[in-house]
Amino acid sequence: MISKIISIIESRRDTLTSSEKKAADFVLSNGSEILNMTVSEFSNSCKVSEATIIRFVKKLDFDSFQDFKLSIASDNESMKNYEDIDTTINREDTPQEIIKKVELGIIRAIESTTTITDYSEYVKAINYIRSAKRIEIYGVGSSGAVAKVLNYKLTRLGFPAFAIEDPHMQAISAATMKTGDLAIGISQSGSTIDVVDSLTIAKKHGATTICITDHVNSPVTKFSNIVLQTFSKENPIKTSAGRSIVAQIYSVEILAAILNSVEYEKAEKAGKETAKAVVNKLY
Amino acid sequence: MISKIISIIESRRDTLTSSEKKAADFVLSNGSEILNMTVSEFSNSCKVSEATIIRFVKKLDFDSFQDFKLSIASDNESMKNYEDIDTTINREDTPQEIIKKVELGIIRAIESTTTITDYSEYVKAINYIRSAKRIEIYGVGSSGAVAKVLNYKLTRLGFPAFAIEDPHMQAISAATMKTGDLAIGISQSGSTIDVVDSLTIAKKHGATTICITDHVNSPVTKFSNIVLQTFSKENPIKTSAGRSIVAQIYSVEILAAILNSVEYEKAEKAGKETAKAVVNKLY
DNA sequence: ACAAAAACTGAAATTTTATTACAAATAAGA
DNA sequence: TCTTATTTGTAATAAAATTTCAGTTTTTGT
Repeated sequence: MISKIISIIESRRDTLTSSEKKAADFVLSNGSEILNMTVSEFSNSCKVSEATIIRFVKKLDFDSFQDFKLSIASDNESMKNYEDIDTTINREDTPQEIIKKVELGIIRAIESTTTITDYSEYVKAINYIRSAKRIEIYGVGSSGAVAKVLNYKLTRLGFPAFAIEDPHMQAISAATMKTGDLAIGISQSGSTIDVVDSLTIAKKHGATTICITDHVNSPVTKFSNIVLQTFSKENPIKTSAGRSIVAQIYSVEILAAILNSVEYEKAEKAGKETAKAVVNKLY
Repeated sequence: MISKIISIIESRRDTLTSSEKKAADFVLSNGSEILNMTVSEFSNSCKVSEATIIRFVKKLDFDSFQDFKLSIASDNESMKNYEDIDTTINREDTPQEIIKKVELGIIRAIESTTTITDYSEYVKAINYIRSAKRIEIYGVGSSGAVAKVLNYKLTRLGFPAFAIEDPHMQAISAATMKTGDLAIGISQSGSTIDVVDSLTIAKKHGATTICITDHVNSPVTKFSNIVLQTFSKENPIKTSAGRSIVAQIYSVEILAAILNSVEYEKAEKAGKETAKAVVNKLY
């Protein structure tokens, strides 16, 4: 089981100032020792001011320093084994070890995403999807694949969604959006120029905008009415974005599941019809 | 459920004075609600003085009221018992419940896939990928998205892979394959006509074939030299293929991770070059 | 039954701890 | 380079926990 506080810190890391990061690092390396510390002891240990500590815990969305400590206490036990298992893949790992590490990495990404998930943002997103006249989904690279998955799911649920991977087509299509339309941008980094630009254009033309991203403080969030944050942490497999793809698909899956629940009749009907449509495409 | 604190109170019950017992009873019946109370709120709730509360917690051997609260908090950890939870999503589920069920469903799919994973098939697959002159990946529908992810990953690792989603292009391209080439078919059901046909054509022309599928006894496995099986179970969200997509991506991720390990220099080099290539596509 | 001692209790004072206000310092733009 | 915004720590303030102490109740021995 993952420690809640670690994923919260990881997910907010880029919103922290440099002295707040000192506090964050102290938490990550000293964990539960904070439980028997006061604000000023904590601040002395990190060589920052007391005010910084307070600002730090407030930035992580805790009501108070006590609240912060209670949260650490409640996942105290889990914290220990979190540090034990390293999912970094080394050259000398056997295939079995690699598979175990990939598995653990993915599970952690999922659990961390749950931890940082803001239910209300999903509920808001769902309402926009339900009422949208037209839904466009923008993504390039690996996020393009996620865009397609969302496209697939929304279509099977009976919603008028289209994924666009070509940046030119994104921009062109975004320019034709109107009030009541919905643009969904998917970008792991949140800094993909094409997706940010397309979303900006869509918003300028009156569309509501949603983004699915790891980085809550990235350019893409500035032009998004709703931010669905997935888990972000440096990836041990540097050349691939594995974990975050799974987290993004998880996010898509959540949207589909809630939609399926709140639009049950519609989804049921669309599901049957779309299933019938592909039945002769199977052996 | 708080448990530790309950047994402490029970064991000390007869040492408590009558007003301390009021405090004890409040703890027993209101449990973790105390977590967001101050000493004086707690004392008001029990109709005793603040001093009594302090004496009460000290009598239970806690260093301080905060210490007492931290103990309740760590006790309070709602031990989520995975096995017991049914992931079937019902109409009346709240968004929070839905998210939890989706999460659990995905984690189970991942864990189950690990269980049925045949390491040696992956090792064989890796060797074919390493030596292939040309790699084509076939998938339609949601498996098309998975095909794109595999395409993305292999390319970033420096392997000549191309995903083809259009069934006509798949067939045409498959017909041009030669010995030493590799065709990878992705089909959740294993019965997708287009993918099965494309793989058959590729094999007939001398290519080695790999499939990623949930169903080990499906048509697609008959024309595959290697079968990478992912988890299959009836999906609670009937209209979407959520779980199996994640399992398939997991499978793709395993391939990428092992490849990254066995072809370290090549992957490192390709990773750097491809990262450089996209750097000016980010803000 | 009745003192006297012991134990208990709560209001208020004190101490400790957390939070805020503000001004200095640093960084970022124009 | 100057201006503006952000970050940061110090000091003041607020809040919360703890202790003190005087008054009250209970217990115990006669």
